[in-house]
Amino acid sequence: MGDYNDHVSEWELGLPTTDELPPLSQPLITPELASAFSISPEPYRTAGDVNRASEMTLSSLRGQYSKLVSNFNSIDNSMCVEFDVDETDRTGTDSKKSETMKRQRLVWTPQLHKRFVDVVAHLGIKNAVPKTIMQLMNVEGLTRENVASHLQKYRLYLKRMQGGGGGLSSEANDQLFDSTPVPPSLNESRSGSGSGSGNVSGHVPMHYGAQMVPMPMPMQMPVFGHMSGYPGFEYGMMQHKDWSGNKFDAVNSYQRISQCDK
DNA sequence: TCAGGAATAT
DNA sequence: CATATTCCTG
Repeated sequence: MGDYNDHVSEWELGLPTTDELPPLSQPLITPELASAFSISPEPYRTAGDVNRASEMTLSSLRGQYSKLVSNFNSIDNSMCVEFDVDETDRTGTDSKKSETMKRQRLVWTPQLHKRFVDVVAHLGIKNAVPKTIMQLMNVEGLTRENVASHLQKYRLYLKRMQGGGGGLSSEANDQLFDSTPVPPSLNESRSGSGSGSGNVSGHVPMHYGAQMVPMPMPMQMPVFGHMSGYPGFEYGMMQHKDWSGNKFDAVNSYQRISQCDK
């Protein structure tokens, strides 16, 4: 374990130095070129973002969920987080926000929530804890606290669905539904080169135990008398036009849901 | 010390 | 209501 650092410095020997590389804030291709080929620009990243990303990468590398991470990454990527518009500040032009910077109120868009639910479904109840969820969601700018808060609400929602005073409490089976408990001992066994691993079949092993409903989703639920079924999580039928079958147009379709950060 | 989770606060 | 923040616990 201790030799990680040794290896790291070893790798670093062959790498270009920081001043040999173009700054991350600069696009690698000209805007003209980009538009000519319909390439959407990469979202800007601050030094902090980069650091966070590399930390996550490192922690992923040293085991635990290497597999899951790669699965999710390959499915769809480059998600951004959307914040409430406000904040007159902007603290400095760039670089170090000297921390103490106030995080803005995160908005859980249907896309974000979708990711969230997917991840939670993949980890068992056991493993669905804020930190892990956050890492697997792999959303830029998302904090553990964000996830924790959302998770709390989500669990509340789930509870109301099952036991809650609702109508159909056909439970009885709580068989700790869990699909992929994160390979107990699948640690630093990164088989060398293969970054794409065996993940051939695109099927995401999502199983929800019995009547474990992930979310109300669009489906029409018995609407008697008054509208809406469960208050709280009406995602899925929200305003948003997109998110039906996108995510494969790669270059073109990925639209910035927001300005990640500036 | 960190992280999870319920209780609060905004 | 939706999110954030605090507080307690392991």
